[in-house]
Amino acid sequence: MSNQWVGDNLSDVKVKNRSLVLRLLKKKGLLSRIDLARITGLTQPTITNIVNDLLSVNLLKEVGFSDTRAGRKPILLSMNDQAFYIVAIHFTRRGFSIALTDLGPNILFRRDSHYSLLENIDLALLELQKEFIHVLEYATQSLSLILGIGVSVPGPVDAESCTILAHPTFLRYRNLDLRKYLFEYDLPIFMMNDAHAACLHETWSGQAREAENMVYFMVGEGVGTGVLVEGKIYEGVNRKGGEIGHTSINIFGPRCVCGNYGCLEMYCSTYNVVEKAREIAWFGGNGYLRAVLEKEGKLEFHHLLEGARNGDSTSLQLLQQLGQYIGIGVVHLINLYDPEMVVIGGQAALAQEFLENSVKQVVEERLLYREYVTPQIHYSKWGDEVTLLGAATIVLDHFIAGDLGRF
Amino acid sequence: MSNQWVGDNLSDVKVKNRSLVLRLLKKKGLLSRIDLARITGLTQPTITNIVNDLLSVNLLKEVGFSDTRAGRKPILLSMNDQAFYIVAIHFTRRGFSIALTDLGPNILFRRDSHYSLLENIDLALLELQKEFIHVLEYATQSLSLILGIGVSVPGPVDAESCTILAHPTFLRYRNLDLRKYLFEYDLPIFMMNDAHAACLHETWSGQAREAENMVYFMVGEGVGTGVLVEGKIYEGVNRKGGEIGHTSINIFGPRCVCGNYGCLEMYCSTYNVVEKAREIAWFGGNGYLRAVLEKEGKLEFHHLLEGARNGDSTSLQLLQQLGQYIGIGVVHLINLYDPEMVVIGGQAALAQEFLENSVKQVVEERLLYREYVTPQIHYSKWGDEVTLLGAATIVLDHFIAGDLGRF
DNA sequence: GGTAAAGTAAAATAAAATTACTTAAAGGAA
DNA sequence: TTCCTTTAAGTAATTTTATTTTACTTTACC
Repeated sequence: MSNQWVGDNLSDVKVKNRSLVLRLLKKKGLLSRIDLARITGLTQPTITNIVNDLLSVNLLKEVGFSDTRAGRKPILLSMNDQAFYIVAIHFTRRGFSIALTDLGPNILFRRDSHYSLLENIDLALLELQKEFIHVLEYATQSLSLILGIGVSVPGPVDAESCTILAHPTFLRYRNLDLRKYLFEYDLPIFMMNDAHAACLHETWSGQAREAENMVYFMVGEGVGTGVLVEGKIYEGVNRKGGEIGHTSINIFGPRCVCGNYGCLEMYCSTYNVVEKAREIAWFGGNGYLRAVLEKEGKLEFHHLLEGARNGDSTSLQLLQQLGQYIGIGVVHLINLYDPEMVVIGGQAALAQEFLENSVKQVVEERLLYREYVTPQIHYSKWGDEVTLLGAATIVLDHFIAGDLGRF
Repeated sequence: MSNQWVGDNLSDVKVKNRSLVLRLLKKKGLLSRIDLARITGLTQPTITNIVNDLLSVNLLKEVGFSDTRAGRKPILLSMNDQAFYIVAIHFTRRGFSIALTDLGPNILFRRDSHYSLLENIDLALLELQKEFIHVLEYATQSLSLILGIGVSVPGPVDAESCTILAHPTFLRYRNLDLRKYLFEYDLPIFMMNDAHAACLHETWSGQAREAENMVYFMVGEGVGTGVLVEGKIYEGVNRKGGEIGHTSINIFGPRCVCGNYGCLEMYCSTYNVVEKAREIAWFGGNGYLRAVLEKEGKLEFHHLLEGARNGDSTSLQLLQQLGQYIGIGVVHLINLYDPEMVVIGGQAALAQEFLENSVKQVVEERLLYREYVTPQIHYSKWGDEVTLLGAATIVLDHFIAGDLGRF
């Protein structure tokens, strides 16, 4: 949290304008100097100066010309994604991934591990340290070009102390300080809850590129949200906001592990539909799901997807019901945050074709201000990689904001 | 919504720094030049310049000296609340108020009307126009010092077109353009939902002065919230956010007028407790409430308060139950927004002594991240005037931000 | 060659920072 | 009490720096 009482000076203006130009080029792609001048309201000479500076540090490149009716053709500029590198780390409930990315972010090199092979979190983190070294070795030619380490975690973090406060897979552990394992080269570490990180990635590289105010609704085994307010992720004072999964939608319902009753997450998660599917498979006779369970010895979310694709009505119904609960979540999010758009992500987004109608219907019937506007509802096109890319995007976001002092 | 793609220049810096100094002096009260320099990180000469400029337009005043151990005594500065005036208008469910205020904001002159005297909204607005002229006549010596008109409404507004989109008392009416009635002197008009306006006032002049991130939970006949994010009210893209009153806390409950089921507002409002009280009074035998109902011919929220003060256990129980529902709302707000503090306002705040324990207990039991931090819960000390003062504060906020081009 | 548009060089402008100074008060010594 | 030293606030003049203004060059279509 930057201090709100600090005044501006001229170099702040410089950094902000450079940041603005970079942000524009990253978000909108190819633009000429004159485009930049027109969009920003800055004068052409100023833009020329800024562009020259950024070209000289290799952050921009000139890539051909634009077609115009008459006059000199504008030189198109684009951000040079290869100018710097980022280390991205993503913890899931089952393992972690670590990668080297460029500013795309595109993954250049990646290593994955699974906790199942490991006895406890200490071993997992030692493993992480090893893989981190591998990544650094891969990048050995360009270590000074690594901007920092971005980490996304499915749980609460303390970004200031680089600490994972709690992790759903290692419930007994508290306050894991990552600096102990990632101290090489003194790279800055940025951490975020994975839903927030995925949201950030969706706004830089996904369907929400145009949005300055949006809500990302991640529905997987758990539920999480990321909220973008005026182009910035709103995490809350202690970075523990956006927990719509633990608001009651049924105060007379069963108690949730969090202490609250009938939390949204208890109804609206892939964990919940899969549990229901298992129940039906066991007790519900001879359907498709029973067959899967008997053949595979287990039942997972992708089986429901396959079932729905093969016309199994139980699978379809379960996904539609999930859609209704997602719809309720979406209604709440819109009533609360009034965003430009909602992006639904996580495993549930893979089932878009089966649940989008249910979502839409619930929203159309229950949204408070539906007579004025209903925000668009998009489904993330990013698969599992979104949280790893999100981790990289945390660093990208700081870089482009000028926080890393690189321009 | 200001355009996020516009670049900064030097005069922006000037306005921002002047704005910062004014904001500091308004929020923190008395400060010396050296204090300002230290807090803002600006140099002493820069602060001197800014202060001189603001003194010369009469926006600041020097008010005595500060006590220090040694050396020259710092001259204490303070904002001059009498430098400009504001017209504040507040619509309630039952009438409207219009006032002239200074920058305190303190009410200098006030007129009130009740819809009950009027047949429809057109007549009410003609009445408003008349009262507006009265206010202008009162301010006739200093018309050029009026910064603008702030309007707070218990319902959705379109601030850009100065339109009340809907009003709970005039349900048939839509899209009331206030410019038709307030065109004299071409004063700028700023509108907001009343909960947001009250929140703003609480952050400028109430218990949330120190907070940059807070949630104001207004519980009256309806429920509304105002959310402050990094010192700015977050209203959402269409200024229709913060509607926690219309999130379901019981999706299997009865349908709400909004289309949703079991909305928080159906449980957590003074309207709801009073209804319950009426039911008990009618059907529940011979208690205190029955006596009130028979004697007064009606039963209102203040009767419950009086009942509780006089030791009536039914009144007390009802208020405690309201406290539990408020607690649920507070849990949701904290889980969602992770604020520094929650301020509870509206009629319910008057019952603080009877419901605060219930609120606290629910929060302590159900909050997701209670093991890390629990934000403080405050109760508004402002009475009914908060929304009228809030209306003035909308203009004050724009003024201090430098939006009105007055410095 | 005329014209339209992109892009740049040099001077002007405006804001804050730096430097060196003045003003003011507290506290101790004569 | 008076004078002197120390501490700190506040300011004037100058410098620095980022943008703007103005005038110019470059480029390409017609």
